[in-house]
Amino acid sequence: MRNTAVRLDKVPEPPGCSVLGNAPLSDPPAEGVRVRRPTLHAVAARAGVSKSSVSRVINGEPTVAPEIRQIVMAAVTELGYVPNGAARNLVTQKTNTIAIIVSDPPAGLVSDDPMFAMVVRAASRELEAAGKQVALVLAGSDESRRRVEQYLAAGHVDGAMLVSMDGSDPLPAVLARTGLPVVSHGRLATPGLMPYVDNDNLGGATKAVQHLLDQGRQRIATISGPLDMQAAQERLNAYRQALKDTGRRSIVALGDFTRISGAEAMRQLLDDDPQLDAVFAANDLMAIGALRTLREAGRRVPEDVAVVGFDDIEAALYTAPPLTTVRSPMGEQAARTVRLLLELLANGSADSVILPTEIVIRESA
Amino acid sequence: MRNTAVRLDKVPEPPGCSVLGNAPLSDPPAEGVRVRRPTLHAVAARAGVSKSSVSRVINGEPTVAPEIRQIVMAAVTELGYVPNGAARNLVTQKTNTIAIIVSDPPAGLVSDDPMFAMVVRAASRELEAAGKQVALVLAGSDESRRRVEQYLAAGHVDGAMLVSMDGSDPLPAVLARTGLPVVSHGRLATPGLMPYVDNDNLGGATKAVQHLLDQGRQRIATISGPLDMQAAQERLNAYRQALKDTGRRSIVALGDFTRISGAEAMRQLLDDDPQLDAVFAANDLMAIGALRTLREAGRRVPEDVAVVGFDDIEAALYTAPPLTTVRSPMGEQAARTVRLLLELLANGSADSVILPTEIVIRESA
DNA sequence: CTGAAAGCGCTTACAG
DNA sequence: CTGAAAGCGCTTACAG
Repeated sequence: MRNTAVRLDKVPEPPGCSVLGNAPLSDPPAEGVRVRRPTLHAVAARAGVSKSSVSRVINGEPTVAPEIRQIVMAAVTELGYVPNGAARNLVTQKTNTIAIIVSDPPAGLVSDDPMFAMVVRAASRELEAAGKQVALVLAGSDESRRRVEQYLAAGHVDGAMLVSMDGSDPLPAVLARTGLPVVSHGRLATPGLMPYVDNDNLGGATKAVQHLLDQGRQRIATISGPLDMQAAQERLNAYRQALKDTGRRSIVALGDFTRISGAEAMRQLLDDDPQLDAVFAANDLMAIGALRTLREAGRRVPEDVAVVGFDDIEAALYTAPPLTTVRSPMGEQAARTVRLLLELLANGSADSVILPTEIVIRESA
Repeated sequence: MRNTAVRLDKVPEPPGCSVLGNAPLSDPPAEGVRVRRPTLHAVAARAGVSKSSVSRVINGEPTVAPEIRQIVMAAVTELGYVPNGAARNLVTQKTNTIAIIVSDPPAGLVSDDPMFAMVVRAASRELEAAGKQVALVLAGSDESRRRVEQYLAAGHVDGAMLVSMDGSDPLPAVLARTGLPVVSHGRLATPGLMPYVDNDNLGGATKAVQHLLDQGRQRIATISGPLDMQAAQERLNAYRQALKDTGRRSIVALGDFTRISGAEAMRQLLDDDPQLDAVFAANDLMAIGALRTLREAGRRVPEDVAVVGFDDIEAALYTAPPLTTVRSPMGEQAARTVRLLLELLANGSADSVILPTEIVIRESA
């Protein structure tokens, strides 16, 4: 039985917890008092030079006499000066920050997809390496889309990278019309709105089905992703085309890229065609769900039914049996993908990039 | 064989891709020309009132005559005016944004941990619901820690939520001395630096071991997480204490919370004590790794060896057999956890919160 | 209830 | 190479 009544214990903390054994840069703030940080003006006064000179030193301009630079640096260190970001942004008209905008459906369907984490993490790393800050924006509802537009229009960021999971999403058009540089992680349903980087989904799915065909599998089914997602569409199309080329008929069940949907779709597939001997799941998460259903139904994998996934997430190595799948370069090489995207953003380029996929053969097929 | 030579196809995009069928709010920007957005001044001129009045309307102040409000709103809509964020931040001395700071080791050990995604996602949602923006900051290296400190000192955010995975991390102390309000997702090694919310790791791990004991298991091993992480420490301590209470000896292997480390630790455990009949893995990811090793070694679960995990991530439902585990409220109720954290942040409270855990019994033990 | 003025903390031509 | 001045786009006392 699951215990739903939840205790919540308050653990009082000893009062007056100040920094323990860490020498602060400047005077430690008095309890509860929000200290006003030193300004450029204060540094200039301390150093006995003009604000202009301090500014130049701070920004590393070469046209500063060494002696001035030195005295300014001393004052900066002494006062613990850090330039105010808002003031800088205001005058320079740039923010040095890029938004990562994730189209996050309220239903949270893709919530456990490791792809999300990989992309966000890789983007953060690359952006940080490039000296940029990242604003993370989740945009699910109409309301939040409006907020995103306002946010961009307010000049909070210099550009944005869209991670859209839903092809029918109006977000791309909203972003495109802000006039800011925008790129997309994954191809969009509406072409031409912005450049993108994407997997070669068509090629990858074709390889998956071909592998099954090469094994002599006769009745090859597929579990598709949600059809409002571009990647799902392409993978399904490739499956259909490959079967058609060999005169076979398609056996399709619909999932939504989650494990549970894969399990359910597999159940339906088994009902529809008890004779099927292979399944191509449009992502690994659904393949994992399908494996569970097959296990429960007493079908052996790969003897009775072969299973191929797509993405090659880490979990694919730990299924029983280990999963044969298509390696997605956007997952496997998330850093590289993001770097490409940031290049597109910087260049203002309109050229998109498609990354080649490869099949990874393990034991499930 | 893995194909390492990677093609990369350039897909040229048709030139001149403008917004398709979406009526922009204002005039569409000319190709390549970065339009200067209208300012408060422009709105005031258009409406024939003072800037003060426009500002009041924009900020929803009640002391504005209805007619003025109306005419201002008309001008705002007509010009597509959105207040400049930097200017606002500068004058109000607040940013309306909260930083989520993730202590992200360069090694990327925890890279695939679904906990990361859950926390970040939940935090983003709650923050957005509260009308706040979120700055995502990854802090792994010394260098990046310095950058974080600068970033906070620059006044870019009003507060920060730390998601630290590493107890020996100097980051918390760095954050604490900025003087900004900070809270921690998870207890820190150094107490008193900031309030936190955490799982009842001790209680949870005790329940896990007790369950194994209740089953009459005799030789109960554990796979610990990295000991510089607070949660790993606590779970290991609970295991030790529970065994000690029954006069049993501890059998410990060290992992780092990843699947692969769980698989390796299990191998070592099997070497060390081939007779063991139960394993408590300090998280589900390592339990998944352990299951693979046990399968490869021909041990049946749970007949030969019982396995219990910790966290109850979604994948725990899909292992073979399904994993008995301890439900972590920080994962299961990520939204609530984050809400608590944000309350702490807002209140400036120094009270921490510990959330109770419960065991979820499935088939692996 | 409204407006003129000061000022938030910077950067950047412009003289010198 | 340096400094005085203007100005980025807002908000906020302060008079009226």
